[in-house]
Amino acid sequence: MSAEAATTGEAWEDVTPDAARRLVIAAVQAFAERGYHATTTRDIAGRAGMSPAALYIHYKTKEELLYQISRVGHQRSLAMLGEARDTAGSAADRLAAAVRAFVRWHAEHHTTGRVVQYELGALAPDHYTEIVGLRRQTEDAIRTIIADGVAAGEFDVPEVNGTTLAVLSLCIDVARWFNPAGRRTPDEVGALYADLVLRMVGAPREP
Amino acid sequence: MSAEAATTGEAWEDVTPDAARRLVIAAVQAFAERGYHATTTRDIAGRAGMSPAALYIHYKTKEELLYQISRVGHQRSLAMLGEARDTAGSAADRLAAAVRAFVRWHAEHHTTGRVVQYELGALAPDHYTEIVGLRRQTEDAIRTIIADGVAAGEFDVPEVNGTTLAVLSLCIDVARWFNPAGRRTPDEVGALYADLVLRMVGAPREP
DNA sequence: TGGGCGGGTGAGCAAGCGCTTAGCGACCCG
DNA sequence: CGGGTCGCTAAGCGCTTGCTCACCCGCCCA
Repeated sequence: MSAEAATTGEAWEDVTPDAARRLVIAAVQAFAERGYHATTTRDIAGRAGMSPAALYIHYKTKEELLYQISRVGHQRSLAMLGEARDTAGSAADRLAAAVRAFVRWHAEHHTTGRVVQYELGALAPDHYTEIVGLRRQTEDAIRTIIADGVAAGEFDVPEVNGTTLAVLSLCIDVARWFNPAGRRTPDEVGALYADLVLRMVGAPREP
Repeated sequence: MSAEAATTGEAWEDVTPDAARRLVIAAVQAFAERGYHATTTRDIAGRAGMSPAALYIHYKTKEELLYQISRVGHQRSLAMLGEARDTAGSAADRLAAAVRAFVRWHAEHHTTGRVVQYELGALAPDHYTEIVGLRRQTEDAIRTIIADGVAAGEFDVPEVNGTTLAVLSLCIDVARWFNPAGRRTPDEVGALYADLVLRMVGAPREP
């Protein structure tokens, strides 16, 4: 297994049996590289070291694989942001923590992130609807923190909704451009982005 | 032709003959809705009101259609940002103008923008290389303005390269989420984003 | 010992894909 | 009037796709 596969795998430890986990990891990598529609079931099975037919023992369809990936990924995002929203501390601290965690995750797991954030259009209609619901909840988590900051007089933003969208947009897009071979580590990008976001909301920062 | 087709069409006025233009417009809409790989040549031809074979009179392959769209779109982006970089005025003015124009374009032509920004992975290797070159130039334009601002003492940024990436990322992602049926007009999003970006670079703004 | 069962394979089917080819009508020019 | 050209179509070719099916192997417990 390549180093890339190892990092992709870390996020899927609890998928069993082993063959099913190998298939998710293979699917994440293939979907991230080529996109859902350009990926063949033969490619996924091949990466997992199995014959094409073996895929259908563990998953009903190719779309179900995408759905599992998308669902788990969105739930993790939501858990991360929800936690940041609900901890004690100033709005600035909570916003910085949320952005740091969210960005770090999208950098570290940029293959998974790419699939989660950019391939949801390939989901079946009912799955798509469910995922959109999760996305609205993650949006709400960020909006709540920003609104809290405004209410407390900590933040000064031109428009809460638009700023929320911009913050999320900024974080999500990390999955698209992040390159593990580049100069920046996930931690560094997280710190940089947390700083940029605090500037965006007009929060006073330590010098 | 729908209202959507009309706005998509505005960007392709100079493609001739008429049938070729109808094909690009149809391709932009189809690629934006479903993605390149999920779009069939039959779908494109159908939207343009022609038989599947007619497509190949005007374009050698389906990929060539994507290449034309991608090339023209990137050239327009580059022209826009290059102009903003080269006009007179403070760095803050130039950065705000660049962001405003770039965001406005990605909102107004969000279908084209979606294809230009998110489908380049489907390009043939040599076309991909060419487009990546154009993208580096657009990145350079933004970086130059930010570096100018830092040199002039107008801006205070944690890191020029990372901030450049973040600014571009923010603007590009507008094409993904912008919804013309939503509450915000392209002008409003442009103004909001220009403000947010000035905050990010620590530029003093009029109150 | 043996039979069921979970996990796997090789071969292949029906459908849909990108693209080609033979031919057709409208038009322009000598 | 006649022939070449341009834009287009109907039909279909060769191939790949997602997915299925008949069969197989190793393991566990009666």
